[in-house]
Amino acid sequence: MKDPDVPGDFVDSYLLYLLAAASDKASAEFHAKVRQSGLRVIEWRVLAVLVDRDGAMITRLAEYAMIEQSRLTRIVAQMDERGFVSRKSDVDDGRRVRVFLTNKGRRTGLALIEDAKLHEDELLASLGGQMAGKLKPALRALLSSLNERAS
Amino acid sequence: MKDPDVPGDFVDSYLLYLLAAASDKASAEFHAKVRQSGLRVIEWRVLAVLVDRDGAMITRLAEYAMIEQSRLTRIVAQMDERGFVSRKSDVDDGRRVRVFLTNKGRRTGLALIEDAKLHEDELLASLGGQMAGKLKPALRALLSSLNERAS
DNA sequence: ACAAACAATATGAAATTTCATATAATAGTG
DNA sequence: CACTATTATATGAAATTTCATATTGTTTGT
Repeated sequence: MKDPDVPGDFVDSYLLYLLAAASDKASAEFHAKVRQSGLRVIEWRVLAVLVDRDGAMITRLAEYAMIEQSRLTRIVAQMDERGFVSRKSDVDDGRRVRVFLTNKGRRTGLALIEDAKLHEDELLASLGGQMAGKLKPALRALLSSLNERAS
Repeated sequence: MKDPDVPGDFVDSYLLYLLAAASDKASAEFHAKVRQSGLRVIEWRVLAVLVDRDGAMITRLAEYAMIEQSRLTRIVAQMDERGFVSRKSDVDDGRRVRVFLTNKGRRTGLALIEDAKLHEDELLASLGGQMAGKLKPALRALLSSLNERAS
C-alpha cells in the first residue's frame, strides 16, 4: 500500500536536479540585483563573457554564454541599440560578426563583476570553508569529465 | 598594455557560471533523450516531480520544479489535454488545483526516471569515484546553506 | 575561375514565457 | 455575520524564444 502523501525521493537525490536547483537558487539573489540594475539576466551573461572575451564572434559568444544562436543575435541587436555593445563584421571573414563592448558596456560589466565577486565571497563564506573549498573543484571535474565524454 | 585576444578569467572561475554550465552541460545528453520521447524538458520535470508528489497543488509544483506559476498553469493545461495529468480542485480548499498523474503520465514518468538513473550512473562513473562521491554532498551543502540564508 | 559544399548570421512565423492583474475561494476580524 | 485581507490560480497582452530556413560570404575541389 502506497501512501501518496509521502513524497517519493527520486527528484531530491537526482544529480541533474541538484545541479539545476543549486544553480537556480544560488543565482536568485544576484540575479535580482542584475534586474534592479536594468539588465536582464541574459544580458548580464553577455556582458560578463565579453569582459573576458571582447570582440568574440556571435557563435563563440553563444557557446560561452550557453545561448542559442538566433536568440543571441537578437539579444546582441538590442544591446547594440541600447549602447552596451557594438558590432563589426570581421575583416578576414565577412560572415563573422564580432561583438565589442562600448565604454558604457564595459563600465556596466565591470561594475557588475565586482558585485558578483562580493556576492560569491558571501555565498562561499556562509557555506563554510570545508565545503566551500570542495565545490568548485567538484564542478570543474564534472565539466571536464563532460567535455571528454563529448569528444 | 592589455591584449584583448587573451581571454580574461572572471567567468571561468565564477561559481554561478560553473553551476550554470555544469547543470547545462550535464543535462544536455539526457534532455535530448527526453525530447526524442516527445516531451519538452519542462514537461519531464513536471512528470518527475509528480511521480514523487502526486496530487500536489499548482503552487507547490511550481516551487519544486522551479517554474513560474502562470507558466506552470499553462504547461499543466497542455499536459492535461495530452492525457499525462488530470486536475481536480481540492475538496477542502476550492482555490487549490491538485494535479494527478494519469496512468499514461505515470508510465511515461517512471520510464524516464529509469533512463535518468541509468544516465546518472554513467555520468558519475565517468566522473570517477573520487569526485563522484563529493559532488552531491557539495551540492546539498550549498542548497541547505542557501535555504538558511533565505530564512 | 567555377560550382558545390560549408559556415556564420539573420529572419519569419508560431509557440512560449513574462508580468501585471483579474477572478475566485478562504481566513481573519470586529 | 458582514467586511477586508489574503491566498491560489487563471488570463490578456506584450515580449521573448524557438525552429526551420534564408541569406551572405568563404573554402574546397577540379
